[in-house]
Amino acid sequence: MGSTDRPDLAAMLAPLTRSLIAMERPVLEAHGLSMWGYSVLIALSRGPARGQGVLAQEIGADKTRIIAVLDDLQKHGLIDRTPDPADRRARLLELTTEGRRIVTRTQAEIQSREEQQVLRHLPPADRRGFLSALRTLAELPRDGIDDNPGAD
Amino acid sequence: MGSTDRPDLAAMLAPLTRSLIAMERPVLEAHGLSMWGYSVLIALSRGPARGQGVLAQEIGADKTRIIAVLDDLQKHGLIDRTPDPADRRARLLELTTEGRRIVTRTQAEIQSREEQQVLRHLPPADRRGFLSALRTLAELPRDGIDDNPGAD
DNA sequence: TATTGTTATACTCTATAACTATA
DNA sequence: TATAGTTATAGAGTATAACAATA
Repeated sequence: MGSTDRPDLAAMLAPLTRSLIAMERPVLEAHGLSMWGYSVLIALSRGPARGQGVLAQEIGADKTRIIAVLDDLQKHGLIDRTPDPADRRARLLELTTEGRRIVTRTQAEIQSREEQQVLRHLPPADRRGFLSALRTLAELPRDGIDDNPGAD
Repeated sequence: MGSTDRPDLAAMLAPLTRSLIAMERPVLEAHGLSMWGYSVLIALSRGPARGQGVLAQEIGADKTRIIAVLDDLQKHGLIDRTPDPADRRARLLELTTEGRRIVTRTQAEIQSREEQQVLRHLPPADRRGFLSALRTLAELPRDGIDDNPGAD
């Protein structure tokens, strides 16, 4: 149980993730996007959000952290931010046509690079298995990982 | 190529990695280790390092960043830091017996948690495939990912 | 009174550059 | 002059807490 013949998951994932993010950066910059901005656009590409807090939580950010991001995205015409008629404290957030275009193109470019520079190194069979397993793990509720059911 | 029907790698890996790290934290704290301290011990468990710069590069850190970490590890008797006789500017770094004990136990505990809380959610077949693929990707030279061979 | 969004402040982490000693 | 290690400073990123508007 827990033999030391393989590196820890985090020890492998952290550097890999850093490299992936470094790989994304030039693509994002080419489209005038920050990492959080891209994250927001991706979330909104799956549908509008009612409330900034909801959106923030969805992408694992703090409510205060995304405000400047939203300001910027709105200023560049990539998102619409309108007061919710039902609750005028909240803002309805959705992509503009331009925003949808940008996020679609950016994501295609990023995934293309990922496939050509990273996934290429996996045999096709392993590749699909890896992506499938990764999706499973990525969709785990964070509670299930962060909590310590068998802590002590 | 680059169809948008799957999330980006980094988008899946980043939150997962954060959760993993959050999971590690209490284990590390229980052994009085920081994340970088643990990283150093893991690296040294694969053999002594001749020079702090070498060690830093090996774990993806800056030379200046690990100094305080090494100070702390040495203070707690987990590593030996002796001037290299061949080049007295450099320091020879290696685990003490106590250091080896700590890192072994800590890693066993961490991997046990990873398996019970994360890998558990993968069918055994997928699990081995995932770990194998992850090792492959983690061992890729960062140059191969960070660089942009087909940049434009 | 509670909640959404906002702003301002403080704290952590990281990177950059200057300094000491050996080569 | 160049390099290993160290130290000090500044910068980016993040979290915490107070504030205004609406419910």
